[in-house]
Amino acid sequence: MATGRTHRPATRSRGIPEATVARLPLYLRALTALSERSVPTVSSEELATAAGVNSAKLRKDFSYLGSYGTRGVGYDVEYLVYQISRELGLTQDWPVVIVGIGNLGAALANYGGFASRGFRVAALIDADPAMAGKPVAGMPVQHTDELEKIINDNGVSIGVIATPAGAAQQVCERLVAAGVTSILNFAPTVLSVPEGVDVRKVDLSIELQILAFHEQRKAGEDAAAEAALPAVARDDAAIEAAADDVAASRKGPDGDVPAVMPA
Amino acid sequence: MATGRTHRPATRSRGIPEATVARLPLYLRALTALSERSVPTVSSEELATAAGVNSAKLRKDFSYLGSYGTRGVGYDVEYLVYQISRELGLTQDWPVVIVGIGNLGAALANYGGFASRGFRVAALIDADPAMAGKPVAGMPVQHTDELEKIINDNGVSIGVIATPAGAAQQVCERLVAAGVTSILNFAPTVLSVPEGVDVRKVDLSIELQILAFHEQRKAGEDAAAEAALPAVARDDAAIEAAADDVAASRKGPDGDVPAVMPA
DNA sequence: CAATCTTTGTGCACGCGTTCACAAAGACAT
DNA sequence: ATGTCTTTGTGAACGCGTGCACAAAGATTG
Repeated sequence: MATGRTHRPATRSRGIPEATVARLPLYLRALTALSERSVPTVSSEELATAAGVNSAKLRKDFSYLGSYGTRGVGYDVEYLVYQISRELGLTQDWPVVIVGIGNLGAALANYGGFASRGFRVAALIDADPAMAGKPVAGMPVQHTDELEKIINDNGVSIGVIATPAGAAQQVCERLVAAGVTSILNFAPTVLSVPEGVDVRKVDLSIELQILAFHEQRKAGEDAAAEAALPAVARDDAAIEAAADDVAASRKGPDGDVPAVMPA
Repeated sequence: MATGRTHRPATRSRGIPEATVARLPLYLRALTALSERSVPTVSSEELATAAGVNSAKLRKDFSYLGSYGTRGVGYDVEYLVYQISRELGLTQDWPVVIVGIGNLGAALANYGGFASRGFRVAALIDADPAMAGKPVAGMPVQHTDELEKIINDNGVSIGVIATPAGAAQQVCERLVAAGVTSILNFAPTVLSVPEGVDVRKVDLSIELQILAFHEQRKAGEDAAAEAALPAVARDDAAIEAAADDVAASRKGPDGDVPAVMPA
């Protein structure tokens, strides 16, 4: 059943470590900002703080791309912007389709960050016939029936899935069958794809849960500091609520809800 | 200027490795699905494939929580759901505010995955006075002026930022000053926060860029396989477009656009 | 009760990623 | 041309995360 690698299995994709690839867009963003302010050069130190990373890490990252810096001076902003763009493949145009035009899909369609970096929304696709033809972000929504044709006609290789969890795997299979080899998945499901297809996952619920874990830990430390006293945690109630027989009741009435209704 | 740790610096937060914490929600989701199907027990193998991970990894992850399995049988689904929920802090109620009610903010407000896991949207906040009072996801949007009061009255410790990049840092500071200690940031900016505040970042543009990198790599390999022939890449044009003097032209007219307009 | 079989829990080794610290390289001043 | 000063690029050490492989634990059967 080959669950197909999600989030890259740490395979070094041609010399450049995966961790570095994940940071390149960050550097690129910081560099673009500098470029707009017409800053000619930056030191690794400055750029690192702008990108929120360690300067040694940044230098090592850049060293994988080649020696683009000048010792004693720093990096040429424009040149570096170009090199990173090229390395990331942003010098070419990437047509993208978004499947599932609910609230989230619409938000993505309107997202300016796509167009600004070589990504072009080639089509918006939804399974709901009532959506067909309706304009979203200045573009008519097309029905799922057209999916294969759209992919083919536009040479789309990147697909974004913003459907409910239940539909995701099926949509995924159709995308892959039609020629898509990279998928950005917003549906809260594990997609299983054949070898050679890349899947990246964005899961809002998971991010929040991770935050909750750390939040709880912080609260626990505070509580430990205050020793054991059942004081009112804050203004309102419910902190450290009834926590012992929740086991049975917990069973989400609507399990893992869609990534926003697509109508 | 302490850029405050983003994405956890691999500090082992009380025995449980960060990598494990990040997977717990995944397991929880798979377990919840099993629970709904009234499956009483699962083996590490089954659960692992359902969650899309290696079974050894899963067992090791669980071993950090304690010995909750039974050798020769597997794990009790209900019990494990409870233990993981408790570990993640989901047995308590987490009030959350969403700041920036544009397309994305609205999508998040409508997202069912929040409510289903102990998260409760306490308020929707936007800087646009025209938005004030307008109902989104059955809840009136409130003006930014109320931010501090809302945070305090509801004991909010988790905030979601879905504003344009330009407003994010300022909103972040107000949230933190009001008592928020965990932030989920959708704006394409590096937030700088004081020690003790956790920030997790979700960046659509970055995810796409990472996909583009791998996509390009795949295309490169294919091209290499076909040797050097300038054949028509696919049906349509533009693949491997003019790629050499883009350096100068690249300089995004609208740089790093907001994470969807908030009105 | 003993034997067998299944599945957990973990010791161990390996590899990736991060960070330190410094030598090499070049700019700049004299 | 020489020396000084800044900043890069990287060798080396360390730590975390992953996966193998197996012993221990318990269930189950005869």
